[in-house]
Amino acid sequence: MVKLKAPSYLMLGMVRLGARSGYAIKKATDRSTRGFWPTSLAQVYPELGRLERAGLLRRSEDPRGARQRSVYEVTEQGEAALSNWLRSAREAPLQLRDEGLLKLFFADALPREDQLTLVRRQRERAQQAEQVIREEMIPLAEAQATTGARYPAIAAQLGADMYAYARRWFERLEQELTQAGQAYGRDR
Amino acid sequence: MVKLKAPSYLMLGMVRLGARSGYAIKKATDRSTRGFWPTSLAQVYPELGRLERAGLLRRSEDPRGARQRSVYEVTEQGEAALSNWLRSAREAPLQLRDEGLLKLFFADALPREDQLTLVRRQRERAQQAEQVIREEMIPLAEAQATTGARYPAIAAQLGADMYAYARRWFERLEQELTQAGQAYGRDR
DNA sequence: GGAAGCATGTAAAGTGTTACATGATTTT
DNA sequence: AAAATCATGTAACACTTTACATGCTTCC
Repeated sequence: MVKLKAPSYLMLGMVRLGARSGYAIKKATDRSTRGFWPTSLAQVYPELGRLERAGLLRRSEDPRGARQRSVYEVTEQGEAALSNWLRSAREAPLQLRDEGLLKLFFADALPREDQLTLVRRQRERAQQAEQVIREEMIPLAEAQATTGARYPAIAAQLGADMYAYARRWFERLEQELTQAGQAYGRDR
Repeated sequence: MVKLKAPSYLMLGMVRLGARSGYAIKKATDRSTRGFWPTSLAQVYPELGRLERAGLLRRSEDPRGARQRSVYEVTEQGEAALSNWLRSAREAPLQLRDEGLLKLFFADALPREDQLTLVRRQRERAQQAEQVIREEMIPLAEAQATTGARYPAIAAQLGADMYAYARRWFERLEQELTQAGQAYGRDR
């Protein structure tokens, strides 16, 4: 019995959504789950092998000309495993690392002017992240929605909305810093 | 010249805020930056050594009875390094891994009833995360604000507000799923 | 007297990314 | 003809966590 973790289910789920080769899976994650679960080719190929040996994926050769190509489909066992995972209440704790937030946390060490610059930069980052999701991910996810998979678009929308909220939050903080001006900062 | 990364500045910043021993730094991060930059003791001690050798921290022995204890303070060089980092526009890209969102992304594989359960669980997780920040982190951060460090409280507030927003977002999705009921799901 | 907390550190294991290595096919 | 994309895989490296190891001090 192999031990399955989130990346295993990511492969299973992606194959199920129609990304049949390792290369296609990597491309699909770059266009969809990258923001909350990135992956690299060096993870994809060994994991596909493991899942095949475990009987959760079935492999077949489907060359394109002289170029070899392995395509996968989810077996009944694989479907069951994915289903059980989706239904289970156990989840690895969310992990987040954001150097920008860390800087914000320590911003008291800066004079007020530089604090403002820092906050503005964080606002811009949130704005850009939102834009990438809206321009690159949502259109693709909505196209997918017409073929029956609604949740990729829902997840993308959640991401865009979260970044939009963060952007507004930083805007508000920017205003407060500008107005309350002289009251704060190292050089008050 | 040593290479400094975000964890280095975390140590520097924490010592600056008054966490003078390795143990105290670890405790402080658990109570403040854990949500956006966690750390472990196995990182803290070697990094403190590096920073001392690089001249950014000054170490002194301050035993408590027979128990040894090294306490640190930030040197002028350390202050400058922290300042430069805070002012620099380069940040490591935000990294996020959330198994819950990954499940949401693949939720089309479930019957509608189980989709609802999944969404409800994510709502509860967001709710709990918000509660932990409000109960455990904000009070401490606000106490700190009275001693001049305002940003720890700002960062904590941002975290709480983000989770509150996510909670409301999941609530809305729950309602939509309940109402639009029979239209969606594997078993439509 | 025992449990919880203070205090420091190392070793092993796990997880993941980047770089290397190779080559075919399609698009410009 | 060159560039981009498709396609597969491995090796080396980086970063982090968990477990191990030890022992003092304070609170109940």
